[in-house]
Amino acid sequence: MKKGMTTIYDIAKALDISASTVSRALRNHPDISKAMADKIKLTAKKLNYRPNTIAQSLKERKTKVIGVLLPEIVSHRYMSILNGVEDIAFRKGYQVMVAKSGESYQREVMNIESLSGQVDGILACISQETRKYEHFKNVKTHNIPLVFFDRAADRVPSSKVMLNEESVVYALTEHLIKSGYQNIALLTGPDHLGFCRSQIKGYASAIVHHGIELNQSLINNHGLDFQQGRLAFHQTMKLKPGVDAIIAANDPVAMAVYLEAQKANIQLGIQLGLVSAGSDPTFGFLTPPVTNTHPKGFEIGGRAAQLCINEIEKQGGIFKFEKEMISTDLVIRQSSTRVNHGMVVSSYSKYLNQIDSQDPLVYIY
Amino acid sequence: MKKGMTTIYDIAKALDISASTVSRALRNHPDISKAMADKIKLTAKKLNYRPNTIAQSLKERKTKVIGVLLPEIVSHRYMSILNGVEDIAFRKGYQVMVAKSGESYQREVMNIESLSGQVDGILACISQETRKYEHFKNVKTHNIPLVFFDRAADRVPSSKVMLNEESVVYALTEHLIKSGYQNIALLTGPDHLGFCRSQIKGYASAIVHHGIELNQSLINNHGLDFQQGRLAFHQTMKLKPGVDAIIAANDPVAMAVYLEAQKANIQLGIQLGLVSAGSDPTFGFLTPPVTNTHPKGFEIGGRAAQLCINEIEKQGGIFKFEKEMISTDLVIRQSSTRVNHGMVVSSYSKYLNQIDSQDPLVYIY
DNA sequence: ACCGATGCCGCAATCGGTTGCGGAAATAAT
DNA sequence: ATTATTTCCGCAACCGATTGCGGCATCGGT
Repeated sequence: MKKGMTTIYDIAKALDISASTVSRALRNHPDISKAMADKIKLTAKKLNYRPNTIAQSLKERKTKVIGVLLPEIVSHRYMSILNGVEDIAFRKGYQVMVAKSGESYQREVMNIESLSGQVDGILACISQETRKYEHFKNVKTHNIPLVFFDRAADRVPSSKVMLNEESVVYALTEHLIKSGYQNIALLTGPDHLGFCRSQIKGYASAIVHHGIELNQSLINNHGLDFQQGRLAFHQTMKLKPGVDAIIAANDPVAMAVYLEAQKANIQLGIQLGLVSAGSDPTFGFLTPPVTNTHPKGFEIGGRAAQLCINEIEKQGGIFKFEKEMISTDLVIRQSSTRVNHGMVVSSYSKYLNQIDSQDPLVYIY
Repeated sequence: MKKGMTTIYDIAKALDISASTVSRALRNHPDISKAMADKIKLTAKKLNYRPNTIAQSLKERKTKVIGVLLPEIVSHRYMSILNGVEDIAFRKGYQVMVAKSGESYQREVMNIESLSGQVDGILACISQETRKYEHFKNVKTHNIPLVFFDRAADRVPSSKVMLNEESVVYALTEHLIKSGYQNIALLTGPDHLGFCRSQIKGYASAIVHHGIELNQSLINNHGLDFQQGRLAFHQTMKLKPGVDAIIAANDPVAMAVYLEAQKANIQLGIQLGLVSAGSDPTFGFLTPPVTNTHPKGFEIGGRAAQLCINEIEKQGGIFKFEKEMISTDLVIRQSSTRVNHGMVVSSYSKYLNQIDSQDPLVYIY
């Protein structure tokens, strides 16, 4: 992008031909004789020529870049997703531009606006704060493909790739019930986020299906991050002393509960069951190990990228939006079983052997 | 980037003026009267106009994008760095493009080449495999600012931001010695990576300074990832049965040692000391908690981005490359102290309280 | 030798926005 | 009323690459 870069005009001048011929030769256009093409390619190498991607983008009206908007970067879930996006993008010849909202509506709007000026498509996960969707509708207005992942704006028509949070929380709740827990609280996020509503739905139906009375006050939708998780935990424990198990909407909230429980000398598993709808594998290394789910971030990111690229490269006609639900399985650990923690070591190593034979790189994902 | 977007020409046509006037009005050029400027801005809003970033980039010869090449994405260290990069970039009005090499030389070359066509500057961390640096020299030849972080190509003249690995490993070694360990092995990466040589230097000087005989065979440079760490661990334990402590070059290697030790029923801390030159805070939640260092990824990324932007925006004249060494402190935990693990809980909660008062968001970083 | 076919290559417009320069109109100065 | 200033805006070139169209030359056919 700096001055002094050699252009096709420089090559043309050196060979005393026209720039059109150079352009065609470099793209192997059949109109150019092999002799001429070879000569051109040779001097292109000699002059260390690199095509100007920007000029191509302007002419072709596409950048071969997809943008990704993340709520946070340092988070196992979003790293995995980004990794999946990068994987598919690289294979399809796209670059990836990242931006983070930091769960801030304002930054989300700014990022979406600047991204939409320089990418062919956008993958987005909306922030907790977001309640207006004009910026996303604008993206659609400009005919830029938009795919939501993880958290979607229901009102914006577009493709979506998300975890089936309802079935995840249903399974978690059922698992807790079968493990003998009775007063199960759910710590999730605000109602305006669709996946939080799904979690509540899954929780409620599992409770009802197992003949337990649904107690709305056991549902706390204080928020989804670490700090909010701490508040939600204390709030719940104070208001509802009978609670014997907690379902956390994601790993940061679960981690908050884990740490606060440690500080309060509450024995997880025995005194208080804890499960997370998240999937950070390091939860298997806590004491006691904490139940969560198999990581699907890589798949989610990959599918979202694929859907986006499909939409970008669609031939004429209308593109049919797809809502893809990714399902996952529980990884049941000590924190949700009422066994003595003295068993930790043995079952722990059993777990290690198990993951070892399946996927020796489990620590990485 | 799609057809049908409104351009300054559309605005000009609607108002029956020239595109130049529109352009100037939107950039608040003093030549345009306020009345005209207001009228233009109004219709710009009305027509939902967005300036075409690509066209601007072509004209201005700059994209306002910086590229980041990472060896891996799913890694606490690299995501912290990326987070720091994003932070500075956002403040300075730059977008961030990410690419990963996956520790593959070939992918590194491909990514560097495509990045250099569409960014104003590049931040790079070279892969383990890389031994040739032509692709980086090419970047410099094209006058694109290049800043290395974490792992640098020493032979390429450019700014660098890295941890002072020598002092980190010196401190780790000294800490182990003072804790009573005698046969300390170092598990690091290949010699052609500068920071591995630094680690060896730090290790060796600490050993020598404390009057211990330096045993070259205790230095294993098998590699830096999880799998290679496992091999290195077993190799070392087999060849050197007397080893009573291990220094891992980074967190993946340390995690490999941790897990293999668990499987082998080796009590970390008591039977085998373990420290990591990495900084993943979740190491504090292992059993026993594993000693590593304070995270500096955010600072590293931020400084690298700042140096890169400085170089991009430098006025004429020569830019002076800076080699910035970031230092960090140890976070000493149970894995490197010969105390009974029964103490884990108390000191653990002490640790929690400590980090709690300092930085309640420690889990996030 | 003449006409048509084919092979090879250049002219010029285009993508959207920016900016030096010049010019017209309006205002001020003499 | 004439000239000097100022204010405000348009013409056209430019950034680098792509491509429809047309032209020249060579070759083959009759």
